[in-house]
Amino acid sequence: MDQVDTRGKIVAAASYLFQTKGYAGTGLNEILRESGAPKGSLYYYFPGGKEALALAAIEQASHTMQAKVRQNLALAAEPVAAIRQVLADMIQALQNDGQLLTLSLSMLALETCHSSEPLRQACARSFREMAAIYTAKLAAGGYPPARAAEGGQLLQATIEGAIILSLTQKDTAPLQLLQSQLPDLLKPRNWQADSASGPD
Amino acid sequence: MDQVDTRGKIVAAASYLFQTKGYAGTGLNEILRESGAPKGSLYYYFPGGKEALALAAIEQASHTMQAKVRQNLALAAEPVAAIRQVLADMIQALQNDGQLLTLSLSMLALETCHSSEPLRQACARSFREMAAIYTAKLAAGGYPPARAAEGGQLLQATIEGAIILSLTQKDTAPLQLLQSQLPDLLKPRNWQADSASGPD
DNA sequence: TATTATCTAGACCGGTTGCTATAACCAGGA
DNA sequence: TCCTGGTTATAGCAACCGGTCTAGATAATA
Repeated sequence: MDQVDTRGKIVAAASYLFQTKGYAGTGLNEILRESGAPKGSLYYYFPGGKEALALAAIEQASHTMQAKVRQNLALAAEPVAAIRQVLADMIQALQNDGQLLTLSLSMLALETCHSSEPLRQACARSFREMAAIYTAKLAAGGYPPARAAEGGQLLQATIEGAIILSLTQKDTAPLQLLQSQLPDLLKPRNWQADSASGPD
Repeated sequence: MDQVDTRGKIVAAASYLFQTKGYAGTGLNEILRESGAPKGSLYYYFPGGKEALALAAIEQASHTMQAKVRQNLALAAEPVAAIRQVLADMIQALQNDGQLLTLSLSMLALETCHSSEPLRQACARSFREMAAIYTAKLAAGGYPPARAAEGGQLLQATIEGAIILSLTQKDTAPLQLLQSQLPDLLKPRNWQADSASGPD
């Protein structure tokens, strides 16, 4: 096998499988079959074993996801319109069999948050970086810094939740609902009393 | 072992372990150790095996979570205040080692949405029922029916996402941010143009 | 007491898991 | 050509996986 590619192929296969089948649900032999790499190479490149491989996979998945989100955000200058592009891409991914899971690290994060500190931290970092991309887009759209930061994080949470619901329900409705609710979600804070407002 | 309890003990152990360690990450032998039940009983009560047990576990987890959310929602009549109680309970759970995962089925849902149709459907049903509880609370607080339905679903998504981020980051900040953003999230729709608003 | 249904208990099975160990292969450089 | 380091290849390991099977225990009933 081409040496330039072996490590990369292993990481690519791991990235895909960990995202779509989970950490515990993916065996190393399956990664090897998917990548075509020999078992010796896996431990040669990742002496730390499965966990070390997962760290590399999280890194790669993060970069891929972040590049995709940046690309979609660049399709419009106005934040709401741009984030709608991101969501439209996710809706498309749900309709392409099984691809939506490649846009999230939630499963891996949930599986490992109590069982592997290095993996928990890697996922946390990935989430922070993604939230920062949303934050930057809001800031570039004129949101005040503090509001942009809050919006970025709230977006992160809501998008991850909508992905889970869409996958579970096998329905784009949660992502579509989020698209329609974006203006409220991102509306700047301009209320004074926040507990007794209820509906107007 | 007391026959009245055996099945229940197996389901309780399964419910806890599936929620905290995931479906693939939990072995049947571990459930047996946790419950004290003999292996023969597991297959006696669940001839369908692991998947059948998981269906019962999802049912039980759902009921437990729904009861808890209803209890918390009942602490205040006004929806925002009530939902803040729910979130406060979650924040408390995060601070009690490992308990927050018992308030979510997201991990199990993600793991099984492509690999088991019965389990996907059971999780989907659980999510729908939970969203309906939120919806009912909003409606009882005076939200128009359509708005209450949207709010319930958006809440569902955002809460699940905030749970994941809080667990991954080992920090209550995402749940706390959601608490503070609730009025905006649930604000009724009163805008006309939704794409060029940006910040005021 | 015998029968029957329910439930318990645990040995066993083939397969998979992550990892170890070791030898062989291969390309590049002296 | 020989040497060396990087890489490949594969056998083997203990443990675990979900599930099967069978006998025994128990309680209720005729």
